[in-house]
Amino acid sequence: MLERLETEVFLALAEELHFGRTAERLGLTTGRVSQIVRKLERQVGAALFDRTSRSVRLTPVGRQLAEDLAPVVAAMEQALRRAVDAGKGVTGELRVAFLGEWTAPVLLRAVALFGERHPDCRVDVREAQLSNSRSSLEDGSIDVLVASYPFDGMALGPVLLAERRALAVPAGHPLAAEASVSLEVLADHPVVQYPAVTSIGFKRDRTPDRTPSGRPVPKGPSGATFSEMLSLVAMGRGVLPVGEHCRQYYPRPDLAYVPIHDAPLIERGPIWLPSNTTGRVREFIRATADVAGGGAAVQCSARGAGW
Amino acid sequence: MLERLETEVFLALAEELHFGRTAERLGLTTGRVSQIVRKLERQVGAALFDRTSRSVRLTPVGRQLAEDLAPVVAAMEQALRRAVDAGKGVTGELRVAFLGEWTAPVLLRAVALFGERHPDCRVDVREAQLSNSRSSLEDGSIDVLVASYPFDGMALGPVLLAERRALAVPAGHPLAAEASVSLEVLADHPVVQYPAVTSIGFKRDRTPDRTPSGRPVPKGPSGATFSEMLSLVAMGRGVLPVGEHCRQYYPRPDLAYVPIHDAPLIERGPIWLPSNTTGRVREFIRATADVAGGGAAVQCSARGAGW
DNA sequence: GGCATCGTTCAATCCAGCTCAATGATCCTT
DNA sequence: AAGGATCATTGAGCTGGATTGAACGATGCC
Repeated sequence: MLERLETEVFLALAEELHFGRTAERLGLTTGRVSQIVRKLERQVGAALFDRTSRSVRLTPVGRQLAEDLAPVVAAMEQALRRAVDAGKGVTGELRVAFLGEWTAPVLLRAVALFGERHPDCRVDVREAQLSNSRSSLEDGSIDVLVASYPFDGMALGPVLLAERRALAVPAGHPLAAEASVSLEVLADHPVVQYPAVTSIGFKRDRTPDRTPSGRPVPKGPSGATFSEMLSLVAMGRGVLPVGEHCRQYYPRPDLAYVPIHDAPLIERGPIWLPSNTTGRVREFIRATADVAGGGAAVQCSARGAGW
Repeated sequence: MLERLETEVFLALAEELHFGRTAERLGLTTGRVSQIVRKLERQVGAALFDRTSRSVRLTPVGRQLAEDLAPVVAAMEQALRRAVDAGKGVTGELRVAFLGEWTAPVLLRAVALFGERHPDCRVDVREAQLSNSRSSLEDGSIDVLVASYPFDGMALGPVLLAERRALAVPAGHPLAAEASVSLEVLADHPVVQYPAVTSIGFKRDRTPDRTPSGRPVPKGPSGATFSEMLSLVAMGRGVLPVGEHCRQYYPRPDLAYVPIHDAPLIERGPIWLPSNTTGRVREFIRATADVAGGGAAVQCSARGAGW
């Protein structure tokens, strides 16, 4: 391998055929250029330039090397440019997705703002499924997902949506009549469980093991999908803490949603693979922060988001 | 452009996926590897590796860059290898030529020795013409020429042949009866001139402007070829200092060759373009030196031969 | 929870990269 | 033929970045 400066000096001199201009072009002194060329020639074992104090010409060996090296350097620069573009540039295509159609509006506002700022970057919006959301982020088929925290191992952007929690109970359940309940009631009823595929952090957040006071929460049956879990609730097999949006988006006659007054909000925001923190992604996260109302504190995960 | 070390570290790490092994492989410390990768990532603007203290993986951007960069590096190494091979290696083909068939035997002995030493380097032997010998060397169609010194601007190898000089005079000329003559007689007779295309040094050597004592030498007519020049002598238009080999190779009844007893020898040896001092050429020059009898002092021109 | 492995960080060290000025070679001018 | 101008080379000396080594911190295993 050649040193960067060696190849640059060699190719520049092969073009200019003049030490002074070459030195100026590269911000060096002629002495340095001379040294570098000599070192290269020593390494190659033959003269690359045929030079006197009045003329500089390529030798056959030098000409061959210049011809061989020029496309190589061009290819290297293109490879680097491609990487820098993926890293810093905001072009190409950005794929964003939402999880649950009620999160779409805020996402679409961010998309609109991003699109204004970066007209030459296509944005593809799609809806993700809970089952494939993680793998889609990991394999790069989507760049950013708007979903609820936590999302283990992913970088988290600023909060876009926050909602209160409610407890889903069967329609005839004693708690259904309450105006609101405390998280403590979880200790008194089995809680329907999320499927094993869900991340441990998410599962703990939605269906904690213990109440705030420390009492253990009895585990109920687990469902494969959210609808199935709600059906388990309706069947009286347990209760389930959910977001209040369910009242609007899952209005079932056999279910009642009772507000929980002492639970932290469920927060949703952009989520992405830390190793996929490219320029596009950074810019989109910025757009989401701005549509969330500039004042919103940008809460990022420690890993990979600190650009 | 990337620094050599940056690309090497990056590609090595992309292969090894392990900082320790990468560092060892490149003779660095892990700290340095970490720094270099970080600098590269800063330059690219995105993470290239997804790493914890227990695992190192390529990010999508990193994988792309590695794929793009690997062939580039391979091509650069091949280009350099090609140049080094031309410079130091002794392979491919070497084209040598002689000027005057009577120089061929010593050349062929050198070719034989060279062929023994470097069986995988083809050697092409041909006869050169005085008119195209210089251009053939300059355009690379022959690498080494065995001819007489001096040869302006060319590198000179060790002397392979040395011969005394003789003065070519018409058959009936007063000097034809002498056993030998001095260079001083040149002041007394017009001297046939070499054509203008001949190098100035060569011309001075064969047909000096002044005798050793400083007397001017009258210029006779010039011929286009050596045969023509001899004919001018035969016609009585002048005399001409030549090599003694002419007696054998140009035996004309209308000419006499009288030894010159106070002229330096005419020396012949390998001649090549300084800028074409490749490994092949160097090795061939060494072979000529060896067949000339190892003791022969290697007399090289100052320019380009000092490898 | 302790241990081993491994990547990161930081301060200290040192050498290579670089500059500057003198030198020498070449060509042009008069 | 001498002088001058241009330009590549050379060598000494300096500076800044490359490199090291150790301490640190994170991670996964037993």
